[in-house]
Amino acid sequence: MRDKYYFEEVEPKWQEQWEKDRLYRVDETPDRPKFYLLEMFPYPSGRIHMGHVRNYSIGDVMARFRRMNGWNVLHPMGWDAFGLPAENAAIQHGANPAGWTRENIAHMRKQIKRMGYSYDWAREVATNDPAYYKWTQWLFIQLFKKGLAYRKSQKVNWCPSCATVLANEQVVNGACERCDTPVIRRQLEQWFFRITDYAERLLHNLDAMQGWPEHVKTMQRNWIGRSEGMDLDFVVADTGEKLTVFTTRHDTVYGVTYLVIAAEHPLVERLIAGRPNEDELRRFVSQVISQDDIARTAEDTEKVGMFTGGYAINPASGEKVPIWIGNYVLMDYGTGAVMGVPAHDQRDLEFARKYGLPVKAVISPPGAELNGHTMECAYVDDGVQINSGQFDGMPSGEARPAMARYLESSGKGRPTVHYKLRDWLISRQRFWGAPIPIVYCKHCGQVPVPDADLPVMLPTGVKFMPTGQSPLLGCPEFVNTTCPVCGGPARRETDTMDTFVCSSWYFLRYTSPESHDHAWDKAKADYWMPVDQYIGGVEHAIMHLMYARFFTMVMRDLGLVSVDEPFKNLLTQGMVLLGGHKMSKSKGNTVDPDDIVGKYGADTARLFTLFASPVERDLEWSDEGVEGCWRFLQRVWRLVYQCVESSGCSQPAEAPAAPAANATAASGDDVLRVRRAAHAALKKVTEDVGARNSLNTAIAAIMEYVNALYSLKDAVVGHERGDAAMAEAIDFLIVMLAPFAPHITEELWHAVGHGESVHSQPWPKYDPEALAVESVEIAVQVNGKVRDRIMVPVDVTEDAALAAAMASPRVSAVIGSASVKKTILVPGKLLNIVVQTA
RNA sequence: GCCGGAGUGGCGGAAUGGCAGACGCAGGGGACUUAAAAUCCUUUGCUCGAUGAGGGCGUGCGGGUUCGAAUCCCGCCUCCGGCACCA
Repeated sequence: MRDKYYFEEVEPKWQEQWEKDRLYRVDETPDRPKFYLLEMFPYPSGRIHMGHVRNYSIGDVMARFRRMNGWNVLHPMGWDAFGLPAENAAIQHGANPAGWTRENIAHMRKQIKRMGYSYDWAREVATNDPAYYKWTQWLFIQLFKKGLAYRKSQKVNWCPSCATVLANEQVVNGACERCDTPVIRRQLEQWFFRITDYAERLLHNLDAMQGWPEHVKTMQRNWIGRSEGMDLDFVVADTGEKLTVFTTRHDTVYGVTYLVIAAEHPLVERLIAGRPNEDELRRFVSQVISQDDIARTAEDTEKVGMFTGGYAINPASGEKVPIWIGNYVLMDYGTGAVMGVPAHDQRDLEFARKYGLPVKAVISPPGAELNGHTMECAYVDDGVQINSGQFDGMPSGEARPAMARYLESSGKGRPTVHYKLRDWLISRQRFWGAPIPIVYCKHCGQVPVPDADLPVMLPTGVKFMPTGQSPLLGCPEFVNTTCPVCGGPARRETDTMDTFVCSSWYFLRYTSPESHDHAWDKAKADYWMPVDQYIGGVEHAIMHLMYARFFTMVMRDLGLVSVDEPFKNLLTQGMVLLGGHKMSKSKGNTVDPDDIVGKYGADTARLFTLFASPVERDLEWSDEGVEGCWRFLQRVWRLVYQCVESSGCSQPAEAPAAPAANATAASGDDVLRVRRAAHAALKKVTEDVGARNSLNTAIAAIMEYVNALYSLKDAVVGHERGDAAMAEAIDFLIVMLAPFAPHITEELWHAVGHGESVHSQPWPKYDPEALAVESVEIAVQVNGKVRDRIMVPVDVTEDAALAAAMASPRVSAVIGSASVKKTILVPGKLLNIVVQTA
């Protein structure tokens, strides 16, 4: 055995051996419970970063731990390979997106393999592979056939100079990041998925998802934003057109003094056409439309509005109220129109005061009277209806159902539920994505591409210009086609799909990546699904996870899978920071995993990212911390080395060179201590990894264990019982550390004389008897302040503990002549004596 | 702005109603060495006290509940993530 851990030799050696032995290949085996462990697959940006290392190291510990505990573990890896950066590289450096992506994947695969993760690489997928996106397109068509994919007009960020749509990220201070031209908001026909049809199910299922963090479920609930209320039909005076508003407070309908509609509302045009101030109104409308939605709805943004000149009739009171256009009303939510009830809504009150609109109180607080002219605060609570026609005098709690019945029976309103969740816009006016498999025919309309013609391949040899439209548009051999129905000339859709579509089903593809005639093999998907543990950044808590859930539900409704929810347990890991900021190339605060692995090896890099912080929290990078992990692994190596060399482990015993003179006498107790340390560490690590996802404390426990073995080894090694205990202790140590540091442990496992891979070993069970102790130290508090610590039997009674405590001079000195009112004993921890000073 | 999260020694963190600071880093002292590195041992929250014995304070800030609060409740502050075309 060598005296040090030479990772440069050991790590590649075992990586090759594991691959040769196909150690991490899996199949569907019915005799063992299955465990599907998945980390969010990476975008192939070119190099892995520490965030990846952290994500995959967490996943690998959990995968290896499960495997050792008898589970059949599926642990795959792949590439979320479509997206904007490849296209930017093409535009800026003339790169070919496919080639650029291929090279990035090749490099990153090499980097990931160097980390020694236990992936089944035979299942690797890449979303830009035609064999993959064929099925992305096929799934699109299934949604289209179900009526879940449709086209409608939507506002986009448009750069007039580049003549292209910009991602929000490409808009910097309202201007195009490339050419600095001010960005305008423009309507464009786009494809959508009807995720709102699934809003109720997406919301409802969350209640049963015990394996998800509560804060993620809360974010998803808020994002879905279910709101119960009523749609109320106002009628535009003069034209008689219906103007429907959504309200959660229909009990205040008699208090409406104005309506506000969104600048995008379809009635805007007819309302403002021909008004004397039409130009001014149009300027206002386009100015509001150009504001982004966050700014429009922000509470500290000034609410601005303009009177259209039109009026509407209140369905309850018959009163005529002015119709305004306001920046704070969004077309995307509710009906795009709201009723203004300034007496009972603070935002409405501020708007009314600003523009001199009347304030009419219709709910009276108990024992008080509201004055519409002077009130400064809207009254939003329940009360008694006033100025509300036939409902006057009713408590508002009773008035609500009565008014709902009245409005509904007279056909002027109906109860409805609205959601903040909007349909999913999947169109991208870009090249590097899965083409939307639709053909436009003059006669037949929107025609899905037949299955036999899939995939609709991305063309090759496309020119990317620094300006101009989607490259697919300028590609006649792609655009021009024939209609699959009538055979006439037709045009292909040139939009590609949002990459979130590709990543909404990759976990299904992993279950049978070789499947040629189906997106996945249903029997295999049924065996593996759901994903038992999903791990990724919390930044994906809403969008990716919501889309993947939606997709899984649709697939289930199509009979393609049997689960409704794809991810049983979710772990959201924190970011890797340097100097308090997220590592990023643009900030120049990155640490390259290659540098760390080159200097210390993969095991050290893995160990540090797991040890430095709890998995769910952010991790502050520290070169010194890495150094510490490196030292720890060397310390483990030396411990095993010394035991092996001094014949304390499994090798045949020889006479110890210099046995400690007094070792024999103490060795009995120390043997027990070794066993206790081994089993205590095993218990802690088993619970921390298996039940708490607390990897940092598991590693700390192993470190403590190593410290304990160092202080005990000289006393026990060289004695028959001691050597046996030490051999067991060393085996435990290697096995416990194996999921965290797979290379060094594999080498040590063989060095102490074992044959098979340590990663195929069963996880040992701890022996509760080895942990048993007779007495324990407890803290003695007087009125909650610790005054002393005493040894008591583990099963001490409260009276006996009190007596023992009173025998302590420190305790009795503090108590003095005060009388003991009561005592609280927390077994094994403390005794609190509550005293009353005379 | 809205939604979610976090705040504990010089630093990363531990303790989820019961001894605050496990474990690691950094620092101090020592051993080994011609020397250094490596390693091993030891010490280390702040403060008063004499460097002792002993005491006080201490988990972002202000209140509260409790025998007992880093942990639970109310109100703030600061930082981080998401906000629908980055992935």
